[in-house]
Amino acid sequence: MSRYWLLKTEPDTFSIDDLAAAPQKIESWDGIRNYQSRNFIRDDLQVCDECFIYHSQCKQVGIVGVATVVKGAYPDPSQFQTNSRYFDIKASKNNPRWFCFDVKFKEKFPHPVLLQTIKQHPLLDTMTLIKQGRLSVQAVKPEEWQIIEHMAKEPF
DNA sequence: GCCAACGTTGGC
DNA sequence: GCCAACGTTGGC
Repeated sequence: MSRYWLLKTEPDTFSIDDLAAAPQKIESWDGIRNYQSRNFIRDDLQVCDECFIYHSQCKQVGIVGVATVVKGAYPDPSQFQTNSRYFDIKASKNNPRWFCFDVKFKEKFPHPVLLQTIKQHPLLDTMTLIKQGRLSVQAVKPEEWQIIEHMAKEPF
């Protein structure tokens, strides 16, 4: 059974439109440098899992669409690149510290499900997104997923 | 751009 | 292994 995730991104750096415009609509989700997120990627995330794409640090903060995992965890190449902002001197090829994965664009919602709307929903205010601010890859419960997908397709 | 929250680092 | 200092995230 596939799982559900939420992936944060800053649209000024990489937005859902960038993902939709990528070759084959596939992009490597790299640069995750948080141990809890790393463990999710390495241990739990699998091909065919579905991911909400969340835009942070922008005018319209919220969930903007869906991507599908097309390749599971593999060592994040940027940890070995000395010129990368994600370079990690303590990582080695034999013992990689950070992992990435590949996602494919699935859909962009007709309108985003805004953070403020999520906060107001009695069944969503316990989401990891609300409870634990600083987690760039996080699990979404099936019931939370259903509610948000439904909200994304309702008219205002 | 401010600043609160919280994850990470490192001295002891 | 505690915990203060530090750095980063991310909403506003």
